[in-house]
Amino acid sequence: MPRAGLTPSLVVAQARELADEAGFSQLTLAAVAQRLGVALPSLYKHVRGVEDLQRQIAAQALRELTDAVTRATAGKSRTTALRALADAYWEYAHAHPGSYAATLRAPSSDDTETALVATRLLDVVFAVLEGYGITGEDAVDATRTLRALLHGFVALEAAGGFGMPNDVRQSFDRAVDAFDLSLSGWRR
Amino acid sequence: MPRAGLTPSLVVAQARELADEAGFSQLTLAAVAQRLGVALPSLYKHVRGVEDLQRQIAAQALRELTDAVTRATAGKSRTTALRALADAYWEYAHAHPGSYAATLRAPSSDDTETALVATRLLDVVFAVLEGYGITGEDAVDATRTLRALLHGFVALEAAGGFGMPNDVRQSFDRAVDAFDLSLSGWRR
DNA sequence: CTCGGCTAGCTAATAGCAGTAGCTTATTGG
DNA sequence: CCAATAAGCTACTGCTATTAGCTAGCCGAG
Repeated sequence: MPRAGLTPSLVVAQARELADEAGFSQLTLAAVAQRLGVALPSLYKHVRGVEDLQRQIAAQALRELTDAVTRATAGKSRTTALRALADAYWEYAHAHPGSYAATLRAPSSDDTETALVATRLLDVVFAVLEGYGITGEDAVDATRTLRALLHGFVALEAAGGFGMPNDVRQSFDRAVDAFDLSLSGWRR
Repeated sequence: MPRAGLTPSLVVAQARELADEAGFSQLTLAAVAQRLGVALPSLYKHVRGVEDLQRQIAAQALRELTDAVTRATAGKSRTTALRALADAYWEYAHAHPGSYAATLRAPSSDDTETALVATRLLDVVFAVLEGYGITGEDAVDATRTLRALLHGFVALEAAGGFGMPNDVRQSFDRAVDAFDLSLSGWRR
């Protein structure tokens, strides 16, 4: 029997493709194994189990999302930066829906690597907010509001929660612009 | 063998309790059956299956949420109404996390009953927005923004996505107030 | 070049889940 | 009081994750 030449990264990569194509809920070791032309238990030589797989997907996705957002906002400030950030977030969530969904599972407390990336993402948002003169506790509130807005739109759209036929992207842009305006008077 | 005296509503009620206590993802026919002191296949005499169960939970929850929001905003307008709406939403999502989560699954197109309730909920939001003089397409955008904000906060908090120890409820209130302010200049 | 160890991938088996088929018996209406 | 209905059961299938233990391909040491 010829070897399949699996590696942990290969397994995770296929799993991500599957999750992005079929949805995070369809991510199953059986399906990944089939994709790789391998028997299901063989995967355990490369990942600890389904939970580990999800964790690794989440870690990769969070890193990519952070990189995308960082790149998008580089050299910009205020409204321009905020729009770029929102756009990058939207773009990533739509290009990699399964990976994005994986991101939401809270990282286990012993995953310092991922916690670090999460901090980096937070720092990008803080940096943008600083351009508005928002810092400290104000920045925490504003960051949460922005995340809720971004995630809310993405999640509700993915769940088919927006019944009306109107263009969701347009609503999203207006929401971001409205948030941008409210940042001007954000400080207590 | 004495009968257990199950009914569809009893099964759904127990399922909801389970979902609210253990989380929507823990909702399993096996667990519901155990709770009712009954063998798993017996449930099929009262519900069509796990999907049907989820659908019924979603329908009930959506109705309750709509009622809560309707009650909360009755006789109020603008800021007062908006705050009451947000508060009722937050309250419901926290009091019934499992049921709330069920709500997000898009209703199947043949479930006119639930679609109707969804419209009722939408109408409540539209009514509040009308108090701000926002109608038509503007109202669609504003409604989506509000829903994204509300759901985003609830979902991210439930997923443990808010790392910082600061009070999430306070951030939520600020977000709602910021949205309230931006509604004043919402019209194009 | 060869042989021995490592390990990738396998088969087999366990356990938990959803769902179906068909039986038994409690309940209830005539 | 009896018969039809249906509640709840056991037994089974099929899918999932996970573990145990085997086999054989590959690679490095000599």
